[in-house]
Amino acid sequence: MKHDVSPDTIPPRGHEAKRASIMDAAGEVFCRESFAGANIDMIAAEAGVSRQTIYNHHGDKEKLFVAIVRDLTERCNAGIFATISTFPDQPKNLEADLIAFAVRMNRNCICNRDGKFLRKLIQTEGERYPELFAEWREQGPGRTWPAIAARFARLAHAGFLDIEDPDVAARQFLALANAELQTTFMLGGTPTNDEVLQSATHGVRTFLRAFGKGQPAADAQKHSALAGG
Amino acid sequence: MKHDVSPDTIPPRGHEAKRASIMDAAGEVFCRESFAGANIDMIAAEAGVSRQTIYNHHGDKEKLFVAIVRDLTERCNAGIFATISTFPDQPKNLEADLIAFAVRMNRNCICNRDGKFLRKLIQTEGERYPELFAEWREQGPGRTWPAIAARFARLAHAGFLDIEDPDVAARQFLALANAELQTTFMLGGTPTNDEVLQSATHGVRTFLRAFGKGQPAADAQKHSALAGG
DNA sequence: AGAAATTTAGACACTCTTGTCTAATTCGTC
DNA sequence: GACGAATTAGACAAGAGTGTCTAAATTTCT
Repeated sequence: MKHDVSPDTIPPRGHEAKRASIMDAAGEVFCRESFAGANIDMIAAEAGVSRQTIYNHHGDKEKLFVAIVRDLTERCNAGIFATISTFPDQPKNLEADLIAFAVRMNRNCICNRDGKFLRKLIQTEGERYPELFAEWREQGPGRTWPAIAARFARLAHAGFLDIEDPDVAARQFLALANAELQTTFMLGGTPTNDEVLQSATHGVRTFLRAFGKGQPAADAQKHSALAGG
Repeated sequence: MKHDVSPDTIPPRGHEAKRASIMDAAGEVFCRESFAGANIDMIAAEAGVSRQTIYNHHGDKEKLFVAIVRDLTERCNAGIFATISTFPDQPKNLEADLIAFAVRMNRNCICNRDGKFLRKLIQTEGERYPELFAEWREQGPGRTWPAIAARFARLAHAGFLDIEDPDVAARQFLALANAELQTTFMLGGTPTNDEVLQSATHGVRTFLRAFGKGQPAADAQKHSALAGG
């Protein structure tokens, strides 16, 4: 625990713990109560800190809110890119691998705490903070969707899929994987593992009926072996 | 989209006109500001009515909110069922007819004022009024989805489609038709006609790649002609 | 026109929330 | 143990919003 602590710049450890606790609690409360419905006392109580500490850390309610959204966007993006990196570029069993990928995407990025909170905050307050959520749009969907599309393009190029427009296919893949979870999402619920698996399975099957090829494996794997570097 | 809610300058005349104006304005404001963020004065001003009149009509803020949600649910359901009744049971051009149906669904039920407001209110306040939104769930998706599924089942039975589980297919149809509108919906925007058409076209094409049959038309239309009353 | 009902503006008490301030206390470090 | 920074509880003023009340004005019905 001994880094060279210059007392002005680097705050002590308890400080950071409290900061994190505030972020956690604020996300929870803003998400549950909406910005207007949330109050600082509630957040303070849930974070286990005094109200004044929140003002010390973040200045005011609005700055706190902005910090939360930025934080969530960042963490969600990290999760999405981490998950994208597990995309099955050289699938052994295309259906099974895509289903597993879809499940990972859902569990790690969409159904988890951060994903749920960010989604709710965007839906609830998006219109009130245009520039903040424009930023999310650029950093989030604007970057992740093309990344997924690129993976599908590669899979198509390797002969596993028959796709004309990878961007469209990527969006449809996600839409299909979530098709059966929409109502639950709407009401703020968290689908069970079973529901996620079901939806992903049905979604991927339909996706492959639309974009799959008969027997791509043998030929295609040569291609992808060359292409992948 | 003719809601003649002229603001403060021209107050609506008559008891019923005022009631309607209040409902309109309250939907607008609750949707824009969330329940906690909305205030009665704002609604009164937007409705062109005095604050007291709102209290006379609805008792308190919460009762007003509940009335709004009930009203929106009812109107949306009516719209959805009306649109479902235009489902192409005996399509001339399956792709074109399904695209047109998807566009109607979007424009009349999902992108229109009521659809947008109801969606937003459910997302924003769903967790706070479990019984109210459980009611929506039963009356809304609980009734409309099976109705759409039944139409797809009929279409499959008539030989136009190759569907195992009509319920799954129906949900996937809707998910595909909206696949490219998700981000816009998230931020509370209204997609342009062009975007709706694009998304529907791509969605239906993929849907038909998955569930379509080669050349069902000739044979199938006999079937459906016999089956149809 | 007259009576009944509705609507209106404004004032009002009450509650809740924000953000500040202060003085006491705790925490981490030396 | 001592020092300084961070945290705490509590009080506080200022502002906003709810829901009630009243008396006057307006509309609607007869």
